[in-house]
Amino acid sequence: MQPATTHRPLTIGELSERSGVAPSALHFYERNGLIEAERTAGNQRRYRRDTLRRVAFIKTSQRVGLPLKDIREALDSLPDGRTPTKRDWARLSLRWRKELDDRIAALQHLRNDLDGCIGCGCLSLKSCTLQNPSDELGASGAGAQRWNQPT
Amino acid sequence: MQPATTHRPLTIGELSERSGVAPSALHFYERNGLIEAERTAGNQRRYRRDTLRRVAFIKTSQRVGLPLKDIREALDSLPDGRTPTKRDWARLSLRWRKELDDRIAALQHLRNDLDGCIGCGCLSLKSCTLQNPSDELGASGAGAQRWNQPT
DNA sequence: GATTGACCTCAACTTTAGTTGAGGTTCTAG
DNA sequence: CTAGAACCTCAACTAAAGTTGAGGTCAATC
Repeated sequence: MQPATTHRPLTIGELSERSGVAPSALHFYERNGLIEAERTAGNQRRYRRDTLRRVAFIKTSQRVGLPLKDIREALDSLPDGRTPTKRDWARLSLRWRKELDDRIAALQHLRNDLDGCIGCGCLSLKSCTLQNPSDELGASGAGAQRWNQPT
Repeated sequence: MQPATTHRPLTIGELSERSGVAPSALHFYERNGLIEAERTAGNQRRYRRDTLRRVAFIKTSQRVGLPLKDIREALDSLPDGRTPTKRDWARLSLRWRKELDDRIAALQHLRNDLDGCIGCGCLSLKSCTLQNPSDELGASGAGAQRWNQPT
């Protein structure tokens, strides 16, 4: 058996320190339904240990480029009663993977187009693919399709 | 020789239509020193035709993920008196190229890490590389936090 | 020569992701 | 038991990148 301290819930200071997220941001996440906490008799927050993982998910999702609104939706799909399992987290991570792939592909397309344009310095609104995406890169969901037919 | 209309300066409505940028955004860019305009006797804006290219540069820079502040700096490095040449634009475009490369590399790195994590669903703050970037990506400096496209 | 659409300025509002500060309470170590 | 660190709430502020609206002017057409 591990020492009791290992199972003790986390104070906001501890969670902040261990996650690298400022207390003010944790408050903010709570206000926005991304995390939650129990309270002590004296009204201080006490976080379940798996909140650490939840915060980790939030941070990494942000690095992928997702807005908090989307992250919350993903977190909402976690089981309500029980502590999420590895499988639960893995399922959510797969979403990231798709996002990442799309985002990388989009930037690579942009780079291809750019390579064609650097030589000419054109930036012509009429002819340059860079100026005529004709496809919403940022439509968040529609991945990179074929918005770079070379002209 | 082309018809005279080709050389006529652009009204804000025309610039907006041809660039796909709202008039309110053009006002905003002007307030922030990204573009400028002559005025008619009646105080209406008239844009030199190469402003179209300037706006194109702004839009594309945003797609690459650069904040307006940086874009302005880049534009400030354009020759002051004369209309920029293709070479001028090409020089600026090279900056994008570097930005893009960095951004793509960072996301690919993240994806690699993610692939290692999806199997385990770990997201462990201690062991998972995803939570311990320790590389430049996590540090606020180089990377704009917002990689989202303007919609 | 009037109408109508395009344009002008200025101020206030929007969204996202938080931070900062004031004023007050709780927890813990000595 | 008490000092001080850590915590609480609430409101206001920040920054980026604009949008919206009010109230007024300009310009091109009938």
